[in-house]
Amino acid sequence: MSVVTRFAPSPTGYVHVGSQRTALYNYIFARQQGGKFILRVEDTDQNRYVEGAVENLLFSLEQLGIEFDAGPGKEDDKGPYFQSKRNDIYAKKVQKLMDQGHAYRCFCTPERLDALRKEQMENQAPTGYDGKCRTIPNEESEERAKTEKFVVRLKTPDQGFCEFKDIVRGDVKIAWSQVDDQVLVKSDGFPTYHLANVVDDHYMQVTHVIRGEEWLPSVPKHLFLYECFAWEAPQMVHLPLLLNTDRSKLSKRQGDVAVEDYLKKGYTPEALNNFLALLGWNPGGKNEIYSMDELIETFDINKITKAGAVFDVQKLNWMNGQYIKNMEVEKYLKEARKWLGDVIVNEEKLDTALMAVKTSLTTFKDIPEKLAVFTGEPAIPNSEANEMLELESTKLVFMAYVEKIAALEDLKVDDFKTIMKEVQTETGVKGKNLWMPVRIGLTGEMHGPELGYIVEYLGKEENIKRIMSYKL
RNA sequence: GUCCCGUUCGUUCAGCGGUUAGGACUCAGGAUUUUCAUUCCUGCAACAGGGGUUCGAUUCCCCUACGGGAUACCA
Repeated sequence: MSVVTRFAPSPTGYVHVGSQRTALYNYIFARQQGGKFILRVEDTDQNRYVEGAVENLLFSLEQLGIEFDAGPGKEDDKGPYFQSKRNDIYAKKVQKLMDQGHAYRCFCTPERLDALRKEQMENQAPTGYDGKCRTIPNEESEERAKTEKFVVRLKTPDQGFCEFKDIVRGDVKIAWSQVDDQVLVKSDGFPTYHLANVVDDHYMQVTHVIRGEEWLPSVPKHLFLYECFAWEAPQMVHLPLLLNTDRSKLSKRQGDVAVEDYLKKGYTPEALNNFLALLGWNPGGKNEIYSMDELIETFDINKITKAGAVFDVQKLNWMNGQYIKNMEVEKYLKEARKWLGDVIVNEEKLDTALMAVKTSLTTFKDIPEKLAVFTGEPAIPNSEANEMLELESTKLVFMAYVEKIAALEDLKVDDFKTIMKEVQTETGVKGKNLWMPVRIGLTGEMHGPELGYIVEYLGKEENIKRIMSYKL
């Protein structure tokens, strides 16, 4: 049977980086196995409807290069891919469960449920529904359903254990006594996650359920549903959670968690994917930079880690810098231009300036700051810089430099190198005493991008002007 | 409270009964470079604790501690 995986987020308005990793693993595994990857929107909670959430979801996935084979906008005979549009399917299945005696209507009020839970806690007993409505006769149930609000619950086994195999966790064993009579249909008529998920996964022929560890305790309910329907259950793959620095579940409170936040901060989708993919799995070896294709090639679903992983932005920073440094020039220039902000630069020489800062970027957002040296007036030299300027040799260097530049038609990075060699020969000044005064003379600073770029960017006239201003 | 899951350098990932416990990030030092950055080299740094099993445990089992998750008519 060919592999089918799915990413099934609820549309909350943004894509959590933890979700991104889940999506990524699903995607990578499907591609690797030559299978299918589908996107399903789990929008069964009407209270959580967020305007534009689906568009945002689709957009984020597109930017990340995580392509689905079927899903919203890519419908096929297994759709629709919105759970809110599949209610008739769920209704039929629920009816079947009720007919079989595996599900029942529950008329208990939220107040009673709260009180029950409180009492259970006090008695140090497991919490969960006590099964009060389990025994209501059919006719009575039918009758009350006409006037009263109700939910439909799953009648889970009371005794024994649910044992199953998870590709990440290995053998897992949970006592049925711990498993609640889960609500399957809410009083508004919509299914809960548990029902919709199982039904959809079956009809969409999902073979591997790859999702976050928070779902592990719910697996027995799901497996029981598969059993009731006489369906074959998919493989379970529960991923370790992504953690904050303090090791709690990665949350909004402690920093950015949305994919769009990171993209807005100038991280590349490639770096983000790469970084996240390696949180929970690693092919071993020295290299840690993997393209999507390489991830697909080397990924091993059997080697996913069990422990939660801290989302450490330092490593992301390093990785993102690597991606920018190694980015193809055309692509880099195109992307970098989007990040200029209100920095005013010489449009004609912009590429030169951008190339000059390429190796020094952590994220694209650093661009304006790094570009500062190319824009506006030179900085005022500090005392150390002034000392350099006052050296005897500096005068010689400046004179020779201006002379060479003046004789030139155009000024390119390579010309500059040649010129400096000539200046060195003529003046006998070399090393730091040769280069640093020129740097300071042109920028006022002792640090900055490679001089050649700056020289080319400034152009002949500006070079002369700036150097002359120091020539006494 | 109850149940489930987890625990190797600060972080991340290797290791799958015998290793000087390895790589990457961070940090420190050094080399290269006109400077910063890049690049390269070197270094610091870990098997949570206690019992077993075994000739031998980081690796297998149990207990404890700690951490996390689930306990919703949210997913």
